[in-house]
Amino acid sequence: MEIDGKAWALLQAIQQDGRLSLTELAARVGLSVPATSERLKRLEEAGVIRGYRAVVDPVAVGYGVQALIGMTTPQPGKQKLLAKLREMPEVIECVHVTGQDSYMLRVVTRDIAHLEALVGAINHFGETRTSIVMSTPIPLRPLSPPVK
Amino acid sequence: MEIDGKAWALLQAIQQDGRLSLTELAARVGLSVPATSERLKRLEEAGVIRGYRAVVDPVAVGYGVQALIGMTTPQPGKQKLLAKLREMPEVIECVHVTGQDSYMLRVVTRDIAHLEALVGAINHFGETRTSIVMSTPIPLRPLSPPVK
DNA sequence: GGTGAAATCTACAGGAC
DNA sequence: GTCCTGTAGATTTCACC
Repeated sequence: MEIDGKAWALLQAIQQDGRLSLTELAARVGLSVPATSERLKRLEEAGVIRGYRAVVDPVAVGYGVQALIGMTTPQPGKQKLLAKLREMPEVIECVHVTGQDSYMLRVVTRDIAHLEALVGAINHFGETRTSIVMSTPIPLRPLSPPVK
Repeated sequence: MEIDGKAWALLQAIQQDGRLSLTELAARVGLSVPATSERLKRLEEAGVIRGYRAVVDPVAVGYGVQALIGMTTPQPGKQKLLAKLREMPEVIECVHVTGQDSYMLRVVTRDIAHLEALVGAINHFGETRTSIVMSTPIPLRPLSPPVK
């Protein structure tokens, strides 16, 4: 799919505020409401927009500790590990990466004791390296048009 | 703020689909539309909901390579580094963590050459350890109620 | 891609529990 | 304080050009 200037204007606006009305979006993009609606639907159907989500503050809902956990896992245990991780709601993301770690996990826990228990529940699958998140100088940002 | 069962139902629904109408949300939560609207506004004003965003597929918009970069930086250079990172749209997240790395960055680049250039632009601020994301077995999930 | 009317949704009253 | 019913106003969704 070709993403022109209007499409990028739409994407930037909707990434910043996912609940903007079509009327607002149309005004920002410089198109009529139906044209904006059409473009948005196309972007969704093409998979450019994967979905919409509310961003919830973990601390406000009782998750006082956030951590990144790098794991080195032998090949045979990987499927079992992933199955286990999928069952754990505290594991909010898992990516498979090159380098020393096989996986990098992002987890949320109520407190340090909870984090310790969580690490204890997965560290027989391989080595774990746990880093506690102290602050987030740059919180997840919208994607911008590549300079090309 | 106390988050009861209804609030969690609301949060789960709105995390999964941030564009659900109040009418839909009300049906799922089991409240009237105005009650749902009230609760949603409270959650936003209390900072429990930090915002709403469309999730865009990086590959679909020309960012073929995603990577995690751990950085070890001497204290005096940290502010300069952060200022630099904030100017780089490819750096879509930066967290300050405990452990060997000072910061963990998430970056998106068009290709490997672009990634190489990006690392070259920041590695005089300290050591970098770059891991390329190969796949995402668990993409960022909604937060669930802590089991308590 | 634009225009206009019908269907739907949101916001805001007022009142019950 | 939290919720529900009514309604007026705004928004979305179609038709069609």
